[in-house]
Amino acid sequence: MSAPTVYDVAGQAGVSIATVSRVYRAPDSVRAGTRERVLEAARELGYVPSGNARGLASRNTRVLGLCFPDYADPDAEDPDGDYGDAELMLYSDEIIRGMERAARRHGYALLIAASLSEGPKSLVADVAGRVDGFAVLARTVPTEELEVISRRLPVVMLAGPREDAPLDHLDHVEVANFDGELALTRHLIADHGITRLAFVGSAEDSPDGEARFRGFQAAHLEAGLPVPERPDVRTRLTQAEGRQAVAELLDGGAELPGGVVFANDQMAVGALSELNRRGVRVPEDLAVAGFDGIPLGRLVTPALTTVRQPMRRLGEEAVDLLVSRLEDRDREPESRVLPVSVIRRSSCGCANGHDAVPDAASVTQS
Amino acid sequence: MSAPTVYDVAGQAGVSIATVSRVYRAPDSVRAGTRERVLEAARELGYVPSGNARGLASRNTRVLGLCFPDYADPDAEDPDGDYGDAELMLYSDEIIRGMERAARRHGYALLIAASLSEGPKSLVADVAGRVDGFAVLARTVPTEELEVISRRLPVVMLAGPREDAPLDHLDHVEVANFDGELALTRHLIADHGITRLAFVGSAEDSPDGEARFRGFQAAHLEAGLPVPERPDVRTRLTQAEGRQAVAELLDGGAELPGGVVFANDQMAVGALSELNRRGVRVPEDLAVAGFDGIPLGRLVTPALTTVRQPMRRLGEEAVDLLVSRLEDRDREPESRVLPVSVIRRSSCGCANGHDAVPDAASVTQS
DNA sequence: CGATGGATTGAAAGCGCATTCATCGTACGC
DNA sequence: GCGTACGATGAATGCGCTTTCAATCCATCG
Repeated sequence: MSAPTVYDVAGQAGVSIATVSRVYRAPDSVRAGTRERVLEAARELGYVPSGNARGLASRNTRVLGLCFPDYADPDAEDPDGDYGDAELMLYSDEIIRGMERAARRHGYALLIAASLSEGPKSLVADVAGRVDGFAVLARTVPTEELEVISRRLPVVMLAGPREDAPLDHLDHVEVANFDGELALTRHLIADHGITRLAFVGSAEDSPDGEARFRGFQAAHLEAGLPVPERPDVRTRLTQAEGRQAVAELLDGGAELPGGVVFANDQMAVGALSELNRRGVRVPEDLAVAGFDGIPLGRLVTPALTTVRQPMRRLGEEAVDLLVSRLEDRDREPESRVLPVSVIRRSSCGCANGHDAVPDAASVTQS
Repeated sequence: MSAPTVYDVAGQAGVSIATVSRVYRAPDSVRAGTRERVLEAARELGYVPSGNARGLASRNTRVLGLCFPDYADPDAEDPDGDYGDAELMLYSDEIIRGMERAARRHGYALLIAASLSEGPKSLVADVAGRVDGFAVLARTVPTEELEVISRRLPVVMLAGPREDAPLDHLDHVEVANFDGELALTRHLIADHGITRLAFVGSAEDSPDGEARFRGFQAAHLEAGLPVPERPDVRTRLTQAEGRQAVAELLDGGAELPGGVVFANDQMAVGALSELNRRGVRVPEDLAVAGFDGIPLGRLVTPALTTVRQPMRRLGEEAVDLLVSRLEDRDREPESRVLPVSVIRRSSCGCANGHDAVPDAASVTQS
């Protein structure tokens, strides 16, 4: 009745369970004839090795995990509404994809779990118990929990600043937010001669957003321009908010800047549509730039100048780090910063899309 | 050295391992004082229950799986290229998201595995051994393998026609491709008075594409128009191919149709850009419609009329089916067809976006 | 005051497979 | 021909946890 086990197969094939196991784990160590008999029996019985038993016996699961924050939207098939959290979703989707692929290459499967902030609890512990190692999107899991778990299991932190104090032994991957925004802003200032730029940022607790803003500041510093102390607007990273942010800027009465740099593409896209509605010409009246490099940015009019971050690679690097730590538990914690590239399209005043200027910013520090 | 186990915790807390286990499985059956002691010990030791051991002992993993085809693109961060397989990726992403959420609601984690067609082999067996049940995107896994595995484990087939013969005991979820395309085409014919329509379809072995084409045919039949025998063009479901498909249609010399129905949105979007380039006005000179309801469709100009299919719900339904079968292994196999809705936007000639006409097509047949 | 029964806790038996060690052949070498 | 060595296979043990089943404990009841 229940699923067939090694014992059943062994019986049917007239061998011991050790041999059955060997047929799957080390086929070459079993004589061809015997092997065939076992495989045939397995086929006949519909035998599928139990991952649990195997994992228990060999004390490793061959599964890697990923914990990411749940996207807000509770259920709603979202009729035709504003894809509010599309950005976030897209982001984790890409990481999932990157991890899945890299994991498979290394012979691992991928277990994913979105942790809803208010969740029952210890969802991490749940995945932690089932995998050989896992990645966590920054700010998804409470520090204390991670602290405990990471003592027993490789964990890599994704996107977000490198952790300090209790978690500084974790491997870590992020993209060059600072360098990217610096390069982008430098381009706007140096190549387009825009000296008054506004910055629309995210909440202060978004490490990515803050790093980007610092890059924005640095470009001003470098150019000898007055350094803005804080983003002109802080808001959520959605299209709707981007739309509203420009509205605020324009209605604010203050002098119109020469360009607006948004902390991400979603906002920038929203802003473009609002600007279009108001008859503000981009880039003539106002240059616009985003950050992320989402596909949509190429399709809007004018095409969006932005900084592309390799989200999928983020996932791949995470897997690399996990695998390498699985091989050597004691190596020094490593922090990787992935390079980003400025994509010059029309929204900043560049002719017509399509010249990506790779901006070397790959750093490996220990 | 190695990770702490129940024994360690039990020792530290001065209780038996049975009690430790109970603290996690049935907290109420342990006196509060004892429970605290155990929890404290666990915390101190950094104890995380082994999913494998637990699964083995309780013979269930509390994990659900999903097998989907790998998206072509091997590595390439795809500089700024044509997101060729974006459609497919988007598709599986949505399903993953839907399943993840539903699974979590039911207390399951989700294991995902993209099977590369040429892969080493039996990737399914691999996931099958680790989960309590799983979903398979149509045409991802060889029939024989599924046949064997599905004898031992709940499997639901996603998107694609219902399987026959050896696999007809599987649960199955798909969307109303036929009904959706029928409704859409009916709209073009009846409401916009377009009598000559072209259809750009996919390869013949795409069950979805074929079903859509049959819906397209049915609308002609219903309207008393000549029924096209085959799609005017068959090609891959990408933007680039869509672009080329219209080019073919226009350059073909034949009389220009009043409208073109594409088997999916990606192609339609590509076509729109090509038409725009050629100065063909949409919808005045040529109406255009897609299928899928991808977000991008709302953003192109003119906004794309299409049929929205609830991809995320596909994943949710799959989980429902799996869970319910886990509860009752013997219930009749069920086939669910999810309703789709025609989204009328500008590309077909409808005023301006935003009226979704839900098209009842939900059917549950056994 | 002893009996009775529910609440707790412990002892022990697996769950299905990997793996070490011992055993059994058999091809070779002398 | 017989000892030797290596390849193939079997027996047995344990991975870490769940789950009866039985043993205790203690409060309540007669």
